[in-house]
Amino acid sequence: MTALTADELTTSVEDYLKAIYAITRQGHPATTSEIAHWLNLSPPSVSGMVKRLAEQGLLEYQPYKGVELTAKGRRGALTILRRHRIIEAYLVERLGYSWDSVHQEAERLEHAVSEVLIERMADALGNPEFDPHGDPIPRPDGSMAEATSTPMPDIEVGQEGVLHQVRSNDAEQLRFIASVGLKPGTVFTVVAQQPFHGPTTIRIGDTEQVIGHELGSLLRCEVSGEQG
Amino acid sequence: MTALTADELTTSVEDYLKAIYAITRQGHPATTSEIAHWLNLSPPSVSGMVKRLAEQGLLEYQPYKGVELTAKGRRGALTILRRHRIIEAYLVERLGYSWDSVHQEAERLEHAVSEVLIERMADALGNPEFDPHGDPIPRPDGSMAEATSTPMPDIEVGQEGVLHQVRSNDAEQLRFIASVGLKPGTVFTVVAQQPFHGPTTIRIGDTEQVIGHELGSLLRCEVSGEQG
DNA sequence: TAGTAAAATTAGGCAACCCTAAATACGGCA
DNA sequence: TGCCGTATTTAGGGTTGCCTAATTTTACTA
Repeated sequence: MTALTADELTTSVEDYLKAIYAITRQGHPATTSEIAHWLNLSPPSVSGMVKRLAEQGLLEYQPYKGVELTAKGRRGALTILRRHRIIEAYLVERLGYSWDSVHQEAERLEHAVSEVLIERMADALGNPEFDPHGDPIPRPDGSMAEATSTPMPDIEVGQEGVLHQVRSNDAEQLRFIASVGLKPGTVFTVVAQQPFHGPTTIRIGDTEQVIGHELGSLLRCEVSGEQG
Repeated sequence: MTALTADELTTSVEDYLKAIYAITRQGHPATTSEIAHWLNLSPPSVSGMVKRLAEQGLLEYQPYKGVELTAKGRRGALTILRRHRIIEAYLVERLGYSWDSVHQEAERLEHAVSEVLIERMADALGNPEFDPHGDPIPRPDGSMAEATSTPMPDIEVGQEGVLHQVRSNDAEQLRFIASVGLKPGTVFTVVAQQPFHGPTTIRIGDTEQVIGHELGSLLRCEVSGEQG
């Protein structure tokens, strides 16, 4: 008996849900200013919108206390996330998009595609579980694969790792990562690790690369064993 | 030195341009009420919007006199039309959409895709000149193939024809057309033609089909010669 | 516990679009 | 030429979402 009204959400609402979901997911509380910053809006705008979203039952809101998605809101967020990631996967796989240029395109399309189209794209790709950044794609029921995730700087010297996930949408970072030969699936060995958040040196095939700590933290890997 | 401002048009504006272009193309003057009818809006809404479009230099407007697209407006309309038709072609060709179900999907996507994506889809399809309905796809420069176009009822009995273009977006009509074995490229022979806008009887392969006059007029064909 | 800076909300506005109801212009016919 | 119906525009409103400026709340520190 859930109110399954033809819940067409506006582009704006979808963006708010995505942002709140993402912020919460990172462990931060979804405060007004955090949301505003994420969406590039002024805090008063967020304050107002958040009230409307609460009225629609998409989130719980107590003035001055921040915001939390309801089940309905979370469902909405996961739907958009699924759309976004399938679109990214499709564009890279089938239309020759590069890793670092898909994001914006997906950002626009995710608000316009029908559920039918998303499922056709997913089928065409064999219902992948991860997108080109290595992010898990929510399934239609809202569940999703949990990616193993050791940040690259946490891997010990001498260990071998596989890059699984690149937690960045910044085109420049993505281009750099691609340029050194890294993408989800790439196997590497940690050659050196500077202490105090210093850079990590890794070997990919025959070449060594130095990865700064900030960027390295965004590279989620699985430790695959001791080097030879 | 044309004002090439980052002319992002809103969905609404794009729809107005498309409608005005289509109306004009049919030989009718683009009057306020015609546009309103086409877009399912009230005449006052159109009246207001048309003024804004004129301010943006997309059309010329004289109160009580109707509307005409400027070169800039026409360019906009053709861009959308190109997007629409390439999207339709892509969805049918690559994602298994049926002929009669693509229209709405394209209607939503055409406002969200980037020029880059359109060109990638077009390339993937080999830069087709016609969409699945047989409508010519405007080229990036705005030119387009002129379809030969004899309405089916105008073909004389005994003549053979090839269906080129189906000028309908009505899902039911399209389903019917597909169900009798007609689609762009289908070869048929006219077996009978009732006078006074009566139905046309055609033979496709071994079977005969009767096509009402109204529907037949939407079927644009090329006469390919005398039957055997 | 008072004082204050930061965070959040309220107040007041604006632009894009859409609508209904009321006025006005146009065009054709008596 | 004058009248009348239709087409069109003007008037007046509503919603969504965004913004700046002003106010209020909170939370931290002295």
